Amino acid sequence: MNIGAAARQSGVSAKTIRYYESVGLIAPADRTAGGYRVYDRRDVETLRFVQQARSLGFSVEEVGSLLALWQDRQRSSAEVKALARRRVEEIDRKIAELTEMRATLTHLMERCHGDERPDCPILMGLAGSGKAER
Amino acid sequence: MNIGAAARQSGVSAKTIRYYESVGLIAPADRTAGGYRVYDRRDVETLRFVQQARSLGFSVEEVGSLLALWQDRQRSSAEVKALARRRVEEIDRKIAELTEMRATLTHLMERCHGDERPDCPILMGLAGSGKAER
DNA sequence: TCTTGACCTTCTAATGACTGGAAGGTTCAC
DNA sequence: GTGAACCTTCCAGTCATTAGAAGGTCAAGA
Repeated sequence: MNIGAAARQSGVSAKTIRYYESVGLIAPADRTAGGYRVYDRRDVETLRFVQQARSLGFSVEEVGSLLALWQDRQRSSAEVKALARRRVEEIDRKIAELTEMRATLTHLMERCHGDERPDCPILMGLAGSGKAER
Repeated sequence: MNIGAAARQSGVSAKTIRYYESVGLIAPADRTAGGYRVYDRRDVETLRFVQQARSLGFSVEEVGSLLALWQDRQRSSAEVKALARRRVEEIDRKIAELTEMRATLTHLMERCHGDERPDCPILMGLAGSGKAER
C-alpha cells in the first residue's frame, strides 16, 4: 500500500506521515523501484497509535517515548503512567488558565451594555484600570 | 525612556516590543539621535493594554482591532463586546476539548497499575483497541 | 503504444508569536 | 577614556504541520 492508502486508513495525512518520518518519529518506509513509500498493516497501526496520542495532546516528542514504550515488550507500565500523569497535570494547568481568562472576560462583558454608546468597560479593563490586572 | 524601561514598566519584553512594532501592531517609536527607540507614559499604557489583551488569549491580530477600538473615541461598545463574546466561545471550545482529553487519559490511567509489569491499558487504549476511539 | 489522470516524489516557504544569539553601535558614570 | 550596560539590526530557531511548485510513476483505457 502506498502513502495515500496508509493516510486514509490511519487518519494521518500523507504530508504528515512524511513529516513524521523526516523528524524521526516513525522509521523510514521501504520504497518501491519507482521511489514510492510502501506501508503494511503494522505501519498503519503505528500511525493510528501516533494519531491517538497526538489527539490527546502529547507532543510529537512525547509520542516518540510512548511509541518506544509501546514497541518494547519489556517496559514497565510505571513509565507510561508517569507520562500520562504529567500530561493530565498539564491539561489541568491549561484548563485553569482558560477558566480564569473566561471569568475575567465575562466579568468585563457583564458591565458592557454592548450598544451604540462608546462607553466600554471591557476596554477600560484591558487598559488595566483594575480587575484584569495580576 | 528607552525600550528597556518601557519593557520593565509594561511587562512586555524589549524583544517583543520590537516584534510588535515590526508587525504593525504598535506604531513605530520615535528615535533618539543615536537611533534608540523612545517611549513615553502613553506608550507604556498602550503596551500594557496589549499585554492584558494577549494574556486573555486574544490573537495579535485581534489585539490590533481592540487597540483601534480603544483609540477611537467614537466606537460603539457593541463591536468590542462581540469580539469578547467570540473569544469566550473559543475558550469554551478549548476547555471542552481539554476536558475530554483529560477524561480519556484518566480513564486509561485508572486501569493501569503502574508497576514493573509491562501490561499497560494506556498503551492499549492508544493503539485503538476500543474506548479511546472516536 | 500512447495518453490521461491520479498518485507519488522532493523542496522551499509559510503559519503564530515570539525568542536566542551574533555583530556591532550608544550612553553614561567613573 | 574606558568599561559596563544598554541599544541596534538581522538571521535563525521553535512547534507541528500545511501549501504549493516542479517534476516523476503507475495503471487503465483508446
